[in-house]
Amino acid sequence: MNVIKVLQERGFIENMTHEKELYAYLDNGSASCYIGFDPTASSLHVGSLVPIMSLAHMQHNSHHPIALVGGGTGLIGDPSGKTEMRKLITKEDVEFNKIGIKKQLSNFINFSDGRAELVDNADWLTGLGYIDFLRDIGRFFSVNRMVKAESYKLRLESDEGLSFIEFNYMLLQAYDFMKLADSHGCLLQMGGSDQWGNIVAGVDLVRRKLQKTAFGITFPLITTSSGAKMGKTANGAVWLDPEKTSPYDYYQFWVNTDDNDVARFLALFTFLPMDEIREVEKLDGADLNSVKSILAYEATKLCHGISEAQKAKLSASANFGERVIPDSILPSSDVTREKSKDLVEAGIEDTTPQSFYDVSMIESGIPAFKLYYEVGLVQSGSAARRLIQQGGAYLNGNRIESIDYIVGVSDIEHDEILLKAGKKKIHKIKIKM
RNA sequence: GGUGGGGUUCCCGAGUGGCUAAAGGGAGCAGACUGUAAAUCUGCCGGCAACGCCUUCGGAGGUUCGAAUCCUCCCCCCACCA
Repeated sequence: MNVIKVLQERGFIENMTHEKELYAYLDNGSASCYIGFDPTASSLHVGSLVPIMSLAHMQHNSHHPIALVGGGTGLIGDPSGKTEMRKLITKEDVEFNKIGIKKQLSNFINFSDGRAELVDNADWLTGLGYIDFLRDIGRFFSVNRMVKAESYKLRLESDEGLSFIEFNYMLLQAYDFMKLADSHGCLLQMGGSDQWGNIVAGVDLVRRKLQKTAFGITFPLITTSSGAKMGKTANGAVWLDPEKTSPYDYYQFWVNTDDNDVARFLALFTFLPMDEIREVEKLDGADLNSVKSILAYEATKLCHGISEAQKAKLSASANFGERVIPDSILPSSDVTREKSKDLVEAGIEDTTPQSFYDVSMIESGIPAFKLYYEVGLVQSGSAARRLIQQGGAYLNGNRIESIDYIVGVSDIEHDEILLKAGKKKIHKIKIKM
């Protein structure tokens, strides 16, 4: 099956240039395609998952993905669809961030044996001469057209305006495309829907400079069914870096998916076969909870590996109750379905957020609100007090009734103290005797 | 460079001397209802070992018993003109 079809039926494609020829480009042999990633942070987040998964699909269909890290363009900042100017970052930051990004991409894409490539546009952008660039590339761009581009519209209408450095971003991205077309024979660029203008600019430039037909695909902006941009939580973005978002939290993020998003997310963020996903679309209500477990398990597995995914799932079972997943639901998933033993019995590490206290620290007694703050369940002592006052603080499963409650040795059960903030945030204190 | 308008708590946005930790909305948090869902309703929503104290309204000074509000200087943004 042509990879376009695959991407289409899984919901990856919002828009593409000349469909027929693109289809042919991807129909046989290994075609190259690329996506640019911004090195503005040291980690990618779930918002980048759509591009990442699309590259993975490309690779699974024998094509050759190229991940371009914008080490050069990152020094400028893409204004497309943004209301505010991006902070300029230093070259050192870019270098540091590149390392993290490649590591994460490697979980999804196999870079060995030249099956995929990571390139950095700093390699060709930073050495550019201004005059040469203007003569060779600049002359192909019409300011009249650029001014009308949708991607600049927000900024041109805003109070903030658009700086000249940002206005140039489109030229540089087009130049990237041309470079890759020339050196790697890469004639397809993909990107978020806000990239349409930049991609088309590249397609035009490739035609004019190289007399070749290049292609573009854009992905839809993934929002949750309640309309919010996907992957943003109160604590910020959901990161792919396990140091920033633990596999436990990553799993929890997915398991809390809105009912209406489950099937769509399975298609986008797992490799489970579409005919099985279509089956679960018929489910609704509480029946969907097993499906959410699989979504969370599969997504965690892709990002953090099978062992972390299992730990996360079992920890979730321990904290929120066991879910037995029927064999009939998404049979291709290798998720554990039968009733699992408890964590200790199964010899699997509990990854519930936890910290270690020496028993001596408890013996003298710690005010409950202080403890909540110390373990990081709340942002401040005041927040902890509010939590207790509003009845959202639970100690070993029992609501803490008094703001003055002092946690002492009598609260230790099985060498642990279990704290909950609300129904979902859990923290275990392991006591060293 | 000139003239005018602005910078308020996470965001938007009221507030022109005490009643203002600062209206309203959004986001967020908690409770109830549930299915670790959504919607809805209710409460909370600067900090502090806490019925009191401390810090906040671009920055620094000043006037005053008392300042986000008045004065001075500075920084930044925007519009129009050059």
